[in-house]
Amino acid sequence: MIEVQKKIEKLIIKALGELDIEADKVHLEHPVDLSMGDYSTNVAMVYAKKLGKNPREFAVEFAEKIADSIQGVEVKGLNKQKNSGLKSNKVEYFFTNFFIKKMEIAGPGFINFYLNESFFEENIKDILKAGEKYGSNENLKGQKILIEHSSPNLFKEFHIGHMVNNSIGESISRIIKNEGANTKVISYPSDVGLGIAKTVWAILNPVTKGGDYEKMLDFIKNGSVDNEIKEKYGTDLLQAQINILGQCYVFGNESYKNNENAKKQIDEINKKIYDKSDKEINKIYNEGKKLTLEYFEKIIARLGSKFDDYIFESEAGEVGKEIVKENIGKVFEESEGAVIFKGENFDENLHTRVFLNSTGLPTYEAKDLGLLKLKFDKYSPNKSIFITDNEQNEYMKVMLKAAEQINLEWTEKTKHIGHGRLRFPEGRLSSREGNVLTVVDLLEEVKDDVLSKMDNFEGDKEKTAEQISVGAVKYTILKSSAGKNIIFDKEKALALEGNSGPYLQYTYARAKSVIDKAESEGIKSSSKKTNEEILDIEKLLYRFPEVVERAGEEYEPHYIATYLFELAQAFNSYYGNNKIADKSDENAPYKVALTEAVAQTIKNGLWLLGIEAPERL
RNA sequence: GCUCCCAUAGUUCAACGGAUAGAACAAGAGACUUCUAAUCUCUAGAUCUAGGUUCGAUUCCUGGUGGGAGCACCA
Repeated sequence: MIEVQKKIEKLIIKALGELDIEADKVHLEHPVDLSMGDYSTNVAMVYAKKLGKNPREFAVEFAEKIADSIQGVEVKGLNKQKNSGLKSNKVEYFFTNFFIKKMEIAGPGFINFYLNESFFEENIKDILKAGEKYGSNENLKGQKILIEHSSPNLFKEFHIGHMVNNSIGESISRIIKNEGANTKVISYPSDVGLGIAKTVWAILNPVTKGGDYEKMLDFIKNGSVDNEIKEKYGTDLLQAQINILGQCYVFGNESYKNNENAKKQIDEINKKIYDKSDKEINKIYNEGKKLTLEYFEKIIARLGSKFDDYIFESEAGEVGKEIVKENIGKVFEESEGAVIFKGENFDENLHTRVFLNSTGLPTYEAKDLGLLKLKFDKYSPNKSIFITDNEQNEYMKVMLKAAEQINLEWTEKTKHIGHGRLRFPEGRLSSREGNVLTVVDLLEEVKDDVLSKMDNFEGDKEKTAEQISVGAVKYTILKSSAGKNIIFDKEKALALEGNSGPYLQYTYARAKSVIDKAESEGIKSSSKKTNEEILDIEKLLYRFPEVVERAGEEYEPHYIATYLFELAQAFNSYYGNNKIADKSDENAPYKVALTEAVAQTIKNGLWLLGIEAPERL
């Protein structure tokens, strides 16, 4: 594909040279509208002005130069035919025995190139040969890339905001891996801080006495589960315990706001969690941490992610605190008992932030500095990427500006990606009030919907329903550009029809089913093209690697989502209007090969999005 | 108040400075004894506003309006 592009570029540059225009790069693009050819260039319009000519007229003149130079190429049997449509406002050149089949001048002065059938034939062959590797590249070969995402707040539930982070983070990780990089994917769990102190306080001061509630808290306090409780909840025990911790957080949070005494105790607990001085608190804390981390891993696994390592906030805090202390007077200054960084002194758009609070504890900003250092000390990556929601964009700029003063390497190699947030039509998603939609609740709800459509399904219904539900939610997140907020209407956004994850999965399963049919009919797939017509499917298939590349350059998985949907639409339309596995059709072998190529491409694309492709649904 | 982000059909989203601004949902009309109808085919509808740069602007720049986020000891 790249070769073809290079060849066209060369033709254009040569023709420009004949007009005494020096150019080493020309703009070549795929027209969005598939009927306008495979490659298109705007050079005629760009240079027309410099020559003081009418763009359209110059395009005609310029195309003639290209056509002449093609004629000059030593190709056996090459034949040029010019066709000026008097009515259509189009000038066309046809070539035979050349990799370009047709060249035309269209619109305000575009020159469009249509590729020869053999190109498409080769492409199908390449896709089937590459298999799972189709779409991969070596752009980042030899690079060690560290990616951090999905950092949970331990002791709290995993709400759908985290799902956005996870979906984008997982997809970007896969895209980077697909570029040949040696990736390390880590998470940065928040295991210290006021939120956790609030929860721990509520465990020590339960809102209600007795019942399951207290028995489950017992588990956290003593590390052993009451047998009765164990039996009652079975495999849902962990979930039930997490729910209780969630309630504890809400109660602790309320108390912190409304009860002076509780506030004092919670602040005290917060300090003790940092300095590990209280045995009872340590015990509760350690159990809670273990429990919530286990829960986090379980959900993450359900979503198809796995982390190579963790760096905990508590570790980063200690390191960060030292960094800040060492740089007081140089980077940081003391003010009102706290240690601050005056961002505005370095960049007028930045502001002041506190790095160590007046009790000497590291704030989020100091912890992030520590995290940076730990990342580079532990992994020495060529590049370190971390993904958070965009509420932190401004904050990150200040933190990174401070980091830049300390170690330039950290910031030069660090890239922060801020993604949009999920918003309900009514307003923001709240995590403070406790009535948030958790990932598990959402998935279960979607799954019920999915299962209701699977009455006639044969096979592992549960597993497939899970794959579809996760795919539906992930696709909703990934189909739009990552930086912008997403208005999340549960009913509409999670539709299983139209531009959705299940649509792609369905298309894949359908293609597989056609392939099965062909096999049982004894049709052997062949990439030998038997007719001249070029289908939209073919025009789309070869663009996949370029789309993947662009998604990687811009850290934008949605390009892949959009592409897959277009490809699936093209295939479904073809499927609806043509019989593919028809023994009596001489074109059947090629049609089957085409179907195989579509299936493979969709599967590879879905993998890059972190979505599974069930063989049947 | 200051800083940053955003504004496209009724709704949710696309569109590497290009061609007739694409989809999906919702609405209406059709298509399953056939390779999976979670599908396909057809029908209507949009670039917040005022300028500027450009052969060409949804895209870049400036002002305005509207929304979101951040701005000292939360994460």
